[in-house]
Amino acid sequence: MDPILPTLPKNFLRPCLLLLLREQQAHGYELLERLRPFGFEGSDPGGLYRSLRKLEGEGLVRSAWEPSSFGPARRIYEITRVGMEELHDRAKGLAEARGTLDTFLGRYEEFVALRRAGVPAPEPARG
Amino acid sequence: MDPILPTLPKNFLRPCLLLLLREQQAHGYELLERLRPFGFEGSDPGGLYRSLRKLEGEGLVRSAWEPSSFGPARRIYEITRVGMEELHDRAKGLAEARGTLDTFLGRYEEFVALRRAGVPAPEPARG
DNA sequence: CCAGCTATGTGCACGTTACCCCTAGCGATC
DNA sequence: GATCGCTAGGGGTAACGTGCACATAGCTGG
Repeated sequence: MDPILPTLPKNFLRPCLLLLLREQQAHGYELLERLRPFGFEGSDPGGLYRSLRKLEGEGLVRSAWEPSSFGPARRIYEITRVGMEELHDRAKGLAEARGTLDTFLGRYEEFVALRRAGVPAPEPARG
Repeated sequence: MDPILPTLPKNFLRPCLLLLLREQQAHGYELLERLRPFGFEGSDPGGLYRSLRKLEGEGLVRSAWEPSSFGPARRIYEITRVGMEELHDRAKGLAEARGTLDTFLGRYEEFVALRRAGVPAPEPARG
């Protein structure tokens, strides 16, 4: 999938899919839309489907064909109990990742504030 | 480098090195220690040095040998102006990433809260 | 001379990622 | 009934990042 502007955690697509499917079952193209708020710029359906099939192979998700009156049939995905447990685990890990990001950004902003307050940087090189 | 418990953004090591070098110039082993608060469990010096040399190749960092009275000589790294600009850019991107994580965790916790309040999940599959 | 420590690096296998392309079903139009 | 265009699902692949083990070099002390 497309890596937004910021650089997100590795494999962030997987927990996002699990969360979205926990909120509401869906088919691929719909997920492509619902992924937007999480930083995925709708492109690369290939990556999405590959990820879904892998999740299914691991038993975190299951799917069934749903006939459609408009256009081709769709494959509807829903989360399994195992998938929910995986989601809980990943959420814990992501909470830790947020903590680390907070540490980084805190120290970064602290330094920017020092510069603004007139404290000189420790001998930057002529780059 | 070692991927902590949480799964951090890709290439997170780079901005961390830039931040640490902006705070204070240092040599490799010292950075290995100072990286701990950012989730890198001191191992894999190889990854660290490789990253430092790449940063130097891109002009974000410069280095010089410093003789030592204890043990072998060390290579002291310092950040360049170009490196500082890179740091600012990466910090913006990481701030966005934190926002995305907040979105994810917010929706996740919201869902957990609903479950606790007795609202049933939308037909989870028998996994 | 050899062991052990600090400090700096290399090699390699593996998984992920990003990017580009392909198939199939259906509806509408000509 | 061809053909076009849309939706939906999927593959191939080269480059990259990561993790782990291993290699080198200098200094210190027994």
